[in-house]
Amino acid sequence: MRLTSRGRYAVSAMIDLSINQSDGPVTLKRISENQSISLSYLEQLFARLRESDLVAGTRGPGGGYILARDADKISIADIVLAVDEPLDITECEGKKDCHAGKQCAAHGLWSELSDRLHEFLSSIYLGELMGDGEPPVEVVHRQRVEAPSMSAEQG
Amino acid sequence: MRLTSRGRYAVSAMIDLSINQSDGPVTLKRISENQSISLSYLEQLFARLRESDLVAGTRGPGGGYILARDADKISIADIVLAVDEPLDITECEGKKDCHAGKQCAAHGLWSELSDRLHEFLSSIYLGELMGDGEPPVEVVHRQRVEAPSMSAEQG
DNA sequence: GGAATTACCTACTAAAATACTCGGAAATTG
DNA sequence: CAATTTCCGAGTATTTTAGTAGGTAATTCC
Repeated sequence: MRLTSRGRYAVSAMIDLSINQSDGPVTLKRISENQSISLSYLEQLFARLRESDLVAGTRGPGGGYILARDADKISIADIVLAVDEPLDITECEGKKDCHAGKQCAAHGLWSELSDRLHEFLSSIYLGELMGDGEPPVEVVHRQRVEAPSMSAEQG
Repeated sequence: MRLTSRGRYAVSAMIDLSINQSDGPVTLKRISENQSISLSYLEQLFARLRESDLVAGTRGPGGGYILARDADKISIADIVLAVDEPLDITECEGKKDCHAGKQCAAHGLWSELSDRLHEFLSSIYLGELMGDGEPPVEVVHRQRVEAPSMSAEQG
């Protein structure tokens, strides 16, 4: 899981959409002007958001985009993953050139961290950010991470 | 705060260093081989990690890098920020072209989210990941986010 | 039906970041 | 002195990002 400026644009656009959709569908042109993102680039982002069923578009005058489901059901992780494909470059998964050992432990620990980040961003919902909904989970407990056992499969 | 593959490389390298430094200083050549990162690229990453006082290098045979302080005192945010400069592209901060209004609210909400991510990654320590230390803070409470008040300065 | 609007789609391009290459100099060890 | 390893700066190939261009399809309003 990574978080680049593209993910930022997508999250900002979704926040903008969430704020403005009370007036009905929001045009990309409007979001483009609000957020200073080029229209065509927004189109590309929304193509992915649509594929992931986060938004729905209607054509024609008065058309635009609305959230495909309630803002309380759309997590930040949903948005980021929709536009920013995972690209988990843990070279060693399944490959033989990563000898089971300390370097594999490093990879295992990275993916442990990556999982925790994903869990964190999955726990923050758009609606919660807008302040118009209850936080769905009250507390995320910090958990002690066990070092992964160093079996050969672990890499 | 963003998290790109460069941050991933840096974190992986630091994990590798943390695992291996019990034998004394770890050479970049070794990390390079372990993590499949080019030596020169690692040098560039470690130049930044050194500037941020996260690692210390010693030259000559038997030299290499060690952590500059205890692994329990180095957070993931420390590492990521050292190599991946913030680049907070909230266009509107201080600029007049972001009229106080809904679009500014979107920016405010983004930076709220960004702060939360930073807080999260600041709460995870290298030592904790390795499993050789106590988590320094037991629980990070999820907090309800208040929508920022929409004053003109808010953008 | 026709014009306007808006999503939707594909290909191309400029700019930026990423990851790497090269060729060294400086310190340290033996 | 030779080997090792950090330290340093310039340059480059690749990839990603962000934007441009030129459409087609659906819908609304006149």
